[in-house]
Amino acid sequence: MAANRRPTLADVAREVGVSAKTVSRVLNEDGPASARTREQVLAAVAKLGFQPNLMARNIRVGGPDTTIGLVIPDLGNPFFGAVARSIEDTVRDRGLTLLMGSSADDPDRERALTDKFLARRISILMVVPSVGADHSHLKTHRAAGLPVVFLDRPGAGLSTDSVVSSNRDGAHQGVAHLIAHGHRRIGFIGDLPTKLYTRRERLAGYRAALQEAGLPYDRSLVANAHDQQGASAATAQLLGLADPPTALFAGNNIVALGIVTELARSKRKDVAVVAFDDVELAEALEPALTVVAQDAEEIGRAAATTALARLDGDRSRARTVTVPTRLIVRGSGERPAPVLQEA
Amino acid sequence: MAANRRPTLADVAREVGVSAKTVSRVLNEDGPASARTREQVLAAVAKLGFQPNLMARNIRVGGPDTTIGLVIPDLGNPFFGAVARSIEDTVRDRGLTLLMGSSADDPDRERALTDKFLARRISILMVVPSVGADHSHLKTHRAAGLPVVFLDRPGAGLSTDSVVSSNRDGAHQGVAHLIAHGHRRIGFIGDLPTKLYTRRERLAGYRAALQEAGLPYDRSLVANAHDQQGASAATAQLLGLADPPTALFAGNNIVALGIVTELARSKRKDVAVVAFDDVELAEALEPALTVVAQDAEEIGRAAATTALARLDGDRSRARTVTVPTRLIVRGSGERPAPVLQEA
DNA sequence: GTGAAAGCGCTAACAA
DNA sequence: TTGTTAGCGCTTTCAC
Repeated sequence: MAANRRPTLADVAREVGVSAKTVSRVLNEDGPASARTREQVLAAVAKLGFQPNLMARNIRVGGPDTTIGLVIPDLGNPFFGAVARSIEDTVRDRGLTLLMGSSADDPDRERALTDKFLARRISILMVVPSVGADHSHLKTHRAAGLPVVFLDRPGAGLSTDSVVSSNRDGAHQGVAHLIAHGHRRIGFIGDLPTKLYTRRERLAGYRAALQEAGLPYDRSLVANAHDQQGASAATAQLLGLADPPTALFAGNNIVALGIVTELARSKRKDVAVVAFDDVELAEALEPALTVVAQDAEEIGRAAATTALARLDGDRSRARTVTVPTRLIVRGSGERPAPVLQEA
Repeated sequence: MAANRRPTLADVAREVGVSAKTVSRVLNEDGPASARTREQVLAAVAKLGFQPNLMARNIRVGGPDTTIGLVIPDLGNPFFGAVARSIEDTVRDRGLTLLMGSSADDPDRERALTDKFLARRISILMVVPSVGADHSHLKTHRAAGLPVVFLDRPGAGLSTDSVVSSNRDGAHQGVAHLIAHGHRRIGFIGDLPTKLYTRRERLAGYRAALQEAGLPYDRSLVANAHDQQGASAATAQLLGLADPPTALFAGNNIVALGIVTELARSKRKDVAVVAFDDVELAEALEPALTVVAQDAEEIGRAAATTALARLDGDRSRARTVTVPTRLIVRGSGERPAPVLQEA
């Protein structure tokens, strides 16, 4: 009922009749301890339900807290969930746990989160940088030995390790796939804000593929959307053009959901689709959705591995790991383009 | 390069020529401080890049760390991601951040995580309990004032607040939907281990719906699966029976993915499906997938609200919040049952 | 094999 | 308005 004080090392020591240091020794398997003392201590610990205060320990030892601060745009996005899982799997046996928060791609929220994490003396900081966020304030911490890794996008104002997907090549490959199947008017629906690194890179890949095939770049075929509803609307808008696209390229998983949903709603089976980033049930759609899949697991692993190496003293230059994407052909890109109708 | 020591309060104080306490006052907007001192302190803080050590502060203040420890089965499962997001949204303005870890439904991993969290003196503990885990060791902490909330399933060995979905009623409703559309042989594919609370409840709902309709309970129509592949295999197995089901009920989102994928692969359009838990793209399938949707947002919010109330001194009896599920009819349950062929 | 004292970075409680 | 002292729970250092 009442908030009983939690037992401390001293309480355990008093219970046994030894000094605090002795208890500490037993628990940390530091220095020597007679078998008898050890037993008594362990018994008292169990009896009192003592659990050492990690914060107090860290304060004294001076080392960082055994946590990784991880800032992602949205805890509910399965892609970032998969990345987080992979990071956790990689660092588990080093005893690190995840301190997580979502920024909603807002630089202020990102900053608030990182500041909180830093105040908690995390061992590693991993951030999916928000558009417009500046990271020069992290320089001090880097200098103090804190490994910093940017995920999914490079950070601004700070040269540091980052792990990204092969956005440009992946988009290029996806669009080339559509072109190879006869499409000549291909729409691109990408994330807002337009300045977002991944969106930019993927759009660049799209343009490169068009150019390679000698196709014109038509700005009216490029639309923006930030969420699933927006993507559905953008889909309807593009298909309503006088000279509409026969195929659509989705800039990310959320956009893909919007496109596919809208096509299903309007019963448009004649529009080819390739999506960046895999989505659940992609293979159960009709036709199954062809995607440029990101390797979330490898992204997480690469980030964790890099950070751990830094923690172990790796002082080499900052590196950017580019994790390859993989074109998974399932059918939605393969339909022959219908004959173009005139405007 | 070298790991420079991070500046402390004392460093800032020395730089300005005041006492540590004065700096502390300025930063925490505790007691008074002259405008001039305040400015000088703030300037020094900026110059040195000082960030207060939260651990040291907490240790002195004696209060808990401003974190919520959250143990879920899998960081990559979108359902739990959505719950986590909702929790975060609810506690953000209280200044709490999320310490997360996945248990993989393993009691030992769950225990290791909670112990770590407790050692860090978290403010709130939220756990999706693993099958077979005992929670009596949490009694001490509860007595010491730590709010504990079980998510998705009730915990064992400890009566405490929990937030669950209306599993039984939801399943009942979903299966009744199938029955109303003429199905009389309905398969159930549920999670392993069989003892899992949610699986048990949902199976109970399934049986109740059958009984209500005067249909026999046929054990051979109940199959187990723990992952998507397993669910696909179970689907194939059930459909290969001499007297196969004409409809399938999926016990959770992962199972739903497996069922739908397998039906698409084998081009079986004649099998009706209702799934527990919504999945992405459900409405884009053909036919669109009818689901019993859980309200992840409300689950997270209810859990967070309950825990915050406890933190604020609510000492009333432990309560179980049951969050209603919602049947979303999209079409996959509505196909008329084909005439049963003989074995 | 064990203990006493000092101190990690910070703040509560009291001065001045 | 500011400083001093003590102490949070733990570990380091050094003594016994």
